[in-house]
Amino acid sequence: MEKLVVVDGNSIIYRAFFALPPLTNSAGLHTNAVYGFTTMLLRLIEEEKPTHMLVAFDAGKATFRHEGYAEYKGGREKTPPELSEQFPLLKDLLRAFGIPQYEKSGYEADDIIGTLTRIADEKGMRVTVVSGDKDMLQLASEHVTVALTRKGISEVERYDPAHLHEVYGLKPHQIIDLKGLMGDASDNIPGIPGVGEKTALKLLHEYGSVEEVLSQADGIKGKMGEKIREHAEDARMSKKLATIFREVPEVPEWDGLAYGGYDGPSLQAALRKLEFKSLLEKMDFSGGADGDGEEGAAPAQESFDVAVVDDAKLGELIEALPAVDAMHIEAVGENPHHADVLGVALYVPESGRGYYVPYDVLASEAAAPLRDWLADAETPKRMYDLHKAEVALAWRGLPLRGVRFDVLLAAYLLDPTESALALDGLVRKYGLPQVASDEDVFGKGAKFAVPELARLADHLCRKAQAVSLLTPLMERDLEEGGMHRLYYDLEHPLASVLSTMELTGIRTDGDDLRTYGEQLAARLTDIMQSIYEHAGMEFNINSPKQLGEVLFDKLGLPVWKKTKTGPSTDAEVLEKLAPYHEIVKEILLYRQLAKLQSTYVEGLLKEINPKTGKVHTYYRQTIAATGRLSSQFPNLQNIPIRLEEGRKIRQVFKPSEPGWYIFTADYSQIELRVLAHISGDERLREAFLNDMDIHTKTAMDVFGVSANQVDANMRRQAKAVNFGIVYGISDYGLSQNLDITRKEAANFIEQYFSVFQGVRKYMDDIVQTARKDGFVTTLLQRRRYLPEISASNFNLRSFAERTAMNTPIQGTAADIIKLAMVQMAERLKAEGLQSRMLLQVHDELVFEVPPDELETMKRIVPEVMEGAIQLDVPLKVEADYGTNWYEAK
DNA sequence: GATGCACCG
DNA sequence: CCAGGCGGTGCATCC
Repeated sequence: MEKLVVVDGNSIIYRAFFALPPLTNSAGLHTNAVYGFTTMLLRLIEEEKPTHMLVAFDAGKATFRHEGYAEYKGGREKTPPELSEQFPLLKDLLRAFGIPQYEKSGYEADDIIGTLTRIADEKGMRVTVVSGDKDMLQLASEHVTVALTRKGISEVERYDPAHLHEVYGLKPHQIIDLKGLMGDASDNIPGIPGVGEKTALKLLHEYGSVEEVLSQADGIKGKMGEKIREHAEDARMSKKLATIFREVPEVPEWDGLAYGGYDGPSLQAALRKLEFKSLLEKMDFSGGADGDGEEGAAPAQESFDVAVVDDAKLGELIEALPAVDAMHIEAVGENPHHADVLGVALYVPESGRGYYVPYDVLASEAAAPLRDWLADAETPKRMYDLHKAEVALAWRGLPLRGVRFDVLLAAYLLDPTESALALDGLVRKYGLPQVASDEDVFGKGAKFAVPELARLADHLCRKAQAVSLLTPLMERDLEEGGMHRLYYDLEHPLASVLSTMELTGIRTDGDDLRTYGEQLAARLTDIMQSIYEHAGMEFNINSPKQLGEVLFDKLGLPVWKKTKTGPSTDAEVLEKLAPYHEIVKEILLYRQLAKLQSTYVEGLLKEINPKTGKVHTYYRQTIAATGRLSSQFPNLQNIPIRLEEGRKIRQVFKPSEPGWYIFTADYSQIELRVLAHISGDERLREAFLNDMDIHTKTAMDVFGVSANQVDANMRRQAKAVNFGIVYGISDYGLSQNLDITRKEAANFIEQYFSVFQGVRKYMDDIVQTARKDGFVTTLLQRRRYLPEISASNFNLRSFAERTAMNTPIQGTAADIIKLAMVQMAERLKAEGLQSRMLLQVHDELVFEVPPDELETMKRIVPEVMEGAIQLDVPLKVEADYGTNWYEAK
C-alpha cells in the first residue's frame, strides 16, 4: 500500500534547533538542527517505510493570514541567525536524500500539508504528517495520522482520531475550537484571557465548539463567563487563525512525490560534508539503500550463516565453544520463574557463524560439555538479560556462570528512562545490522506463537550477534559516562545476588491466608449489605463510576474533585465526605478490606509455588528511573504495614526451616541522611551526627521552639516538609498534603530554607546542573537524563525540576542498599553462614536466620549495611526479628 | 488497553 | 494565568 510521509519542515527544524546542544562544523557553521533533522529522517524512513515523501516549508513573509490580523505571529522572536544559516544546509541535505521539497509564496507549510491531506482523504490514500505543532492535529482522519514530536525530536507520538480522542476527548475538527479558546502565545493568537488548555477542554467537552460556548455564554457564571462574553470576538478570530487552509492551488501531484529510498553514496557524501562523523559510523551503507523502493532505505539484514544444532552437529559446536563471543538464551514468558527456555543461540565472530541449540538438545546427554561451558565461571560470556536467564535455567538445574557483560543492564544504566531496551531498538540506536523485534517474530498477546525452527534459529542467532557487536560500544559508553565501576562492581554482581534471593523465595502459609480470607469475606458481606441499605439500592461498589452515581447523584453529596472521567471517589475525597453520610465510612472500610482480599489474600495464594510452598518474587533491575529495584509476581515491596488490619498479612511470611527466624534490618532516614551528605547542610549534618529525631529537630528549627515545645502536630507538619524536600518541594504539593493553604505552605518552605540554607543551595544548584548537562547523577554516578528541564511547558519543566531534586537522593539511597546487598551476600558466604537473604524493600533487607546465627546476624547485618559506604553523616540501621515477618517489626 | 484506586518506600 | 508532590505493582471495571 502506498504511503506518503509529509514533514513540516519549519516546525521540525525549529524543534531540532532548540532540542539539541549547539554543534558547529570546522567552518564554524551551526549544524545542530540539520543533524537533528537528519536523524529524524533516517528514523522516519526506517519506521514508516514511505513510498512517497515531501518536506514542506513556509515561504515568504506575508501569508494570507496577515490580511485579516496584522499581529499574527507578531510577538514571535526573530529566527536566530544560528538557525537561519542552517536552512540552505537542510535543503541541500534533502536533495542528497532525494526527498522532494515544496514551498509556495504566501502560504505556510501547514497549508500545503492541509491541502495534500485533503486530497489524500478524498482519494483514500494514507498519509503521515510529521510536525511539532499541535495545530496539525486538526488534520487527523481515517487516512491521515499526525505524528507529533515528543521529548526533543527523537520520538514521535502518533495521533489518529481515536488516539486524539483518548488524549483530549476531542474530534480533529475541534482542535481549532481549542485554539480559539485558549489561544497560542507563540503565534500571537489571543484566545480568551484566563482560559488555558484545561479550561478550554472543559468548555469544549460541555459545549462542543467556540460558537456554542459563545451562544451559551450568558449561562456561564463568574469571572469565566464575564471573560468569555468580553472576548467573544477574539475567540472567533482566534479560531479562524488556527484553521489550516486546505485549498492551496497547484500543490505537487502524488506521482511526483514517489520516494524510492536514498542513494547511499550521495547521502554519504552529504553527511561527510556536514561532518556528521558519528552518524556516518553508525550507518551501514553497504547493505541497504539500494533505491528500489521495496524495502525502504533502512539497512537491510545481511545474510547470516546459522546452524541448527542437533546431535550430529554438537561436536562441531563444542569444538567452536572457545571462540564463542556472545550468546542469547531465549526464555519466554514475563515471569522468569515460569518461563519456557526455548534454547541457546551462540555467536562465533571468527567464522561469522551462529549456532542455535534447542532446549531438548541442550538437555541431552551429549550436550554435557556445552552445559559445563555455561556453568564455568572462567569462560567469559556476553549476553542479554543475565538475570532472567539465570533464574529460568536454575529451575531446570542448569547453572549459568562466567557472564561478563549484560547488554540489557548496560543499556539501562546508559539511559534508565528508556523504555525500549529490547535488542531491536538497541541495534538501531547504535546503527548495527538489524534484528527483528520479538513482536514481529513471535506475535503478541493471544497471537503469540513460536515460529518454525529455521526462523527462530535465525532470529535468536542474530540476537547473539547483536550482543557481540553491542558489547564494545556500550562498554565505551559506560566508560565515557563514568559508570564503569557502577556496572562492574555493583549492578552486574547484584544480578546474581537477586537471582539467588528469588530462587530461595519466602515461605508463605497458604492455610493462614485462606483462614484470613474467610474472615475478610464474612466482614465484606456484612459491609456490602449495609452499604446497599444506606444507598437504597444494590450496585457494584468496586466501580468508581457506579459509586459516583450513588454518592453524587442519588445521595447528593458534594463533588470534591474530579478525575478526567468523572467525580473522584478516592480515599482523600471520601475522608472529606465522611461527615455528610454514614455510608462513606463504610465504603472506606469496604475498599480497605476488598484490597486486602483481592491483592493480598487471593493474589498471594495464586503465587505460592506448590512445590516449594514459597513465593518467589522477581526483582526487576532495569525498570525504575532512579535506580531502585521493583518487585513482581508477586510484588513483595508493597505488603501492608501502615494499618494494623493489613499488617496482619505479614504473619503469613515465615521462615522456611523449623525454629528459624525472620530477621529484618532497615536504614533509618536514609534519604535525609543522603541529603545531608550531598547538600553538606550544616544543621542537617549536625542533626544526624547527634542522632536526633529528625522530624522533631526540623520542627524545632522551623517553628523556632525547644524540643519539649514540639507537639505531635508540629512534628507531623515538619515530617511532611521533610518528605516534600526529598520529593522536590512545591508549595502546592505541601498544601495538599497538610490540608493548608498554599500561602501557609509557602511560608513553611521559606522558613525551612532559611534554616537549612545548604539544602536550598543544593536544590538551586542541582536544577542548574540538570539544565547545563541535561542529566543528574547519584553518588555512584548513576545517571538520569531530564530533557524536559528546559521545556517551555510549565508542567513538563516543573516535573523535570522536581525530578532533578529527587533523583540524586532516591537514587543514591538505592545505590547504597544495593552495595549493602552485594557485600552482605559476600559476607554470608565468607563466614559460611546458613542465613539467607530473602527480600529487599527499598530501605530494608529481610533474612531468614537459624537460631544459632541470630547473635552473629544482629552484629554483622547492621555492620555491613552501615558500612556499605562512607558518608559525611553516619548511616543508621535498626534490626529486629521474630517467628514471622509481622513480628519482626 | 486505559483508568481509577490502593498498597509500599 | 495554569498546573503540580518522588519512585513503583496489582486489581477491578469499562470500553
